[in-house]
Amino acid sequence: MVEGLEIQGRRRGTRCCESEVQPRMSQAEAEQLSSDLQILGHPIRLQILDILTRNDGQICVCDLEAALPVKQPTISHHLKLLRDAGLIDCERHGLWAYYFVKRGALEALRARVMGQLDALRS
Amino acid sequence: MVEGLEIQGRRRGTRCCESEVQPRMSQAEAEQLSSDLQILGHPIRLQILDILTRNDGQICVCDLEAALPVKQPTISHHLKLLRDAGLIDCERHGLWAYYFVKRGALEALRARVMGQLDALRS
DNA sequence: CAGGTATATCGAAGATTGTCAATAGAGATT
DNA sequence: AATCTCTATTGACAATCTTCGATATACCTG
Repeated sequence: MVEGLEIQGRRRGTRCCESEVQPRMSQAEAEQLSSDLQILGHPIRLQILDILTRNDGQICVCDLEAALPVKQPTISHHLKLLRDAGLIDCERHGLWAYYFVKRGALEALRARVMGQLDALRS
Repeated sequence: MVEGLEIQGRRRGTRCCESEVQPRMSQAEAEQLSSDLQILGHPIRLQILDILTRNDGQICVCDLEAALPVKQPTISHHLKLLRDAGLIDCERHGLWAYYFVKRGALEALRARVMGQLDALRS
């Protein structure tokens, strides 16, 4: 499947791999991208983002609790992670906390992810 | 910041959240997407993919070991994860294992991720 | 103020992930 | 065959993540 493999027999006696390969993606870039991917990389967080996106500003924690298969402290935990990541925020009215997506931040994350994944192609 | 919040005062005495909110993204979809995101969500794996993408079929494990800040068993571990995910494969020639990206699979994953993230917008 | 409800936080337990030293296995060289 | 090199695997350990019961906090209602 891999054609053009001329390098099969390397010089004997030499250590292999003198080719000085370097990643084009720096460690810092890789860590940023990986952190972007990780905040999205959980089904509950994805579903929270999904629900919030489609119910702008009208979702409270108990709505999420009713819609998702985990208990309230777990919901609050994931909400906190998303809030710390800057992707969502909330407004309290009385007893309720109404959560909403910060569209700009989510859009920016999307753009970063897509850009980097695109750069991974060529 | 959130305008149009007419729902502030819910009927007293009622349990909150009768709204029957449902995620549009099913649990299965969320798990698939999250698994796609997780396989990419590690800096070493991202850098491996980066290096492999840009050095088609000519990269052996010791090249990676020289380029990345982790030891050989860790490289092999991440290579196995990527291989199990179907994103890469290798061909052995003598002592060396030459790794390469399975472009179609990586492209498919990219497409899935982008499609789902796009669906998360509206 | 007393009692009730919604949400956040704490703390513990379990699961998963990441790392590496040691070792095994496979193929090359002498 | 003995030995060397490259890669994979094993096993152990540490770190991180996920979950939830218990509890704290804040606010509303009567």
